[in-house]
Amino acid sequence: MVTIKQVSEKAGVSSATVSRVINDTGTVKEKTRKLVVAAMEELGYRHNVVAASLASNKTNTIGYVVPELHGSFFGAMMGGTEQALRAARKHMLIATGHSDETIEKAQIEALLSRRCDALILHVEAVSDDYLVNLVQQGVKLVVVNRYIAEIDDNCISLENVKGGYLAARHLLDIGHTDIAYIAGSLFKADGINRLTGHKQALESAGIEYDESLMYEGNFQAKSGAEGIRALMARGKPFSAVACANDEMASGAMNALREMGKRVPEDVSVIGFDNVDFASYLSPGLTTIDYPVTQIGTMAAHWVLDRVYGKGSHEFTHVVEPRLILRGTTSSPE
Amino acid sequence: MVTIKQVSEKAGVSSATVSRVINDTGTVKEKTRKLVVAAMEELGYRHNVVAASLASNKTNTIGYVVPELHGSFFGAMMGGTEQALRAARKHMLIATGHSDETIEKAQIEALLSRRCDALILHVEAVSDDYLVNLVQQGVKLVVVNRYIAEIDDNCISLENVKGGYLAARHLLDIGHTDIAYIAGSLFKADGINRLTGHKQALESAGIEYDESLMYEGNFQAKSGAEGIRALMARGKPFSAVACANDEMASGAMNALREMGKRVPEDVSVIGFDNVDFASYLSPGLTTIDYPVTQIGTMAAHWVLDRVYGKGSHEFTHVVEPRLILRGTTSSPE
DNA sequence: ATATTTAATGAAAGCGCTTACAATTGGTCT
DNA sequence: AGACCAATTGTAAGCGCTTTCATTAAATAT
Repeated sequence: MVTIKQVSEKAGVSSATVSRVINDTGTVKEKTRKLVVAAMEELGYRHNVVAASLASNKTNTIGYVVPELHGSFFGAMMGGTEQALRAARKHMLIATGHSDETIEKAQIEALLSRRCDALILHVEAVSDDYLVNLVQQGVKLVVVNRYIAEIDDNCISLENVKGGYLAARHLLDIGHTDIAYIAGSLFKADGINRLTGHKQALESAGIEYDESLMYEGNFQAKSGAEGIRALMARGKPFSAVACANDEMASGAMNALREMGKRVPEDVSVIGFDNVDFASYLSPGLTTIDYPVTQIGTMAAHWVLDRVYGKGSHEFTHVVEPRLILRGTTSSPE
Repeated sequence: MVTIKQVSEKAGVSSATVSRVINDTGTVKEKTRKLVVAAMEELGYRHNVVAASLASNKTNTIGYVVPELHGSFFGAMMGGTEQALRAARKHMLIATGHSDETIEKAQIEALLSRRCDALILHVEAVSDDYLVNLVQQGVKLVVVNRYIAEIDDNCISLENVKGGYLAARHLLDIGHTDIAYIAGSLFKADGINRLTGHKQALESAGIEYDESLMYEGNFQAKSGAEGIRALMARGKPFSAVACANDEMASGAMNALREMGKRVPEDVSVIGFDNVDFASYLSPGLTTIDYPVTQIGTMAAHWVLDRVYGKGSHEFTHVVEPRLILRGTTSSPE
């Protein structure tokens, strides 16, 4: 491996100068800069970032923890981050936490051992205290899709409550009054908050929330189908169903069809997230947009600003959900 | 930051010994090991992997280049890799190439600068020669979803031709003879190979391939819909359409419905890839499974075996497509 | 008990870079 | 010409670890 030393000798300068031209720091006369560049090319020099990181105590690397890699959600989020970071020549070290406390902690620890300059965390199992503590220790991190009051500046999240509200509001607006709800896992903040928004919309319309029209799913397509079957079995009629995510909405649509119901003529369906396949369904799924790519971008901006002090990027801590009208909702007949 | 030196002093041993207990190398008496561990905990020691990498000339990091992060394809692939690597305590540095030669090269170069022990590359724009050259320079890399004869041992790919064959074969088997084809971009190997398989199946069934029943799309849902419209406009009748991927199949299904055709009663549709939403469509999309997670896993195994020499993992260079029967195909009426 | 192995440790030389700080160079100003 | 400054460049001390080699302690053999 050719080193900076060899380059410096070939160029007839000191290694400090070579370092200066590589990093574009300090001052270097144009003439010697060319000399160095020529030497580097001739020798086929490749900068050793590991050594540079050790010496400068900076890795230009951001650690990223997400629950899983599969599915389209995290890819979209990381894509937003990557795009923004690439321009600043930062890289991403990615790890998965599998929603397991032990794994999440181990991954965070591993990322810290690798001296990531900052962390972006989508973690679900570690406690708020644990994260607060990290911040207090001086770890630079941004928590996405989660809000923790003590470190609110480090959080970027969606107003899930508002999203739940918007979905129900839409159904109410077009005339529905008997609205079922298929919730996500209620031990997760997202699950609770979306349901809360749903309830608020009902309340504001003067409609009493009916527990027997609610089914707790687990965010998977299958539980959406099960939800429909359970809801129907209860005998309580409904002309619309709001689901806590698109996967469940998709499952619900299929179950409804299997039971001979048309969507949206007999039952309107609305999802949540606006995942990429929502528009591929037929009819296209009406849903709430979760601007996940934007969240990824915001996370990158936070890091760029706070950790690297690179000017000021557009930034917001709270991202807004909005209604995406497609074909699965219509006024009741 | 507490260093190995401080730990060694507190434990009353040399730093070499501390390094030994951290890495579990060499021999160290159980008693002193405990002493060291205690000192590490007391001081809150965190291993500095950057320094370790510099000294050992090994980063335990695998560089990963994919075209994009969004969508469900690459996430699934990286997920397979991550799972296998995590067990071996390796990490992934991820970069996107955006199917652009300049970017792809820059990313590979950046990953090499960071001294990744190996690279996993899903690159589309750089030439075969470029990759062959890297291998000859001694760069440890595995190319996924692409086959290059000169470095076939470094490649993991799917038999796209066979997949195309299987899809058409299925349609033929259930009685179709007028089969349209919506191809992917034909400047991409995947696009060509899948179409080739399609033609082979027709030929083996004694049916002549008809250019007017073929439409070249671009792998996006929209082009599937456009394909259907174009095909119908040509006036040549067909009772089934094979698509080069699921997105286009989804677009095709929607277009067919808009034109009043039922799937599969009037027209059968088959996709390719078996992306996760294929099963969410209604009816579920019959397709060809592209075992993308498995490819990711194989890539990890290759690296673990060849680069880290960690025992022998299950491995294969060529991964098999297979038919997934769901609801969008049926015999012609 | 002594010689011979083997296990356990320590000393110290890097790994390839960054970055104060010092030294030099070349102008500019009187 | 001599002083003064800013622009360039070089010197050298680390960054925190790994690893070879030498040394010492413990175990086994004679």
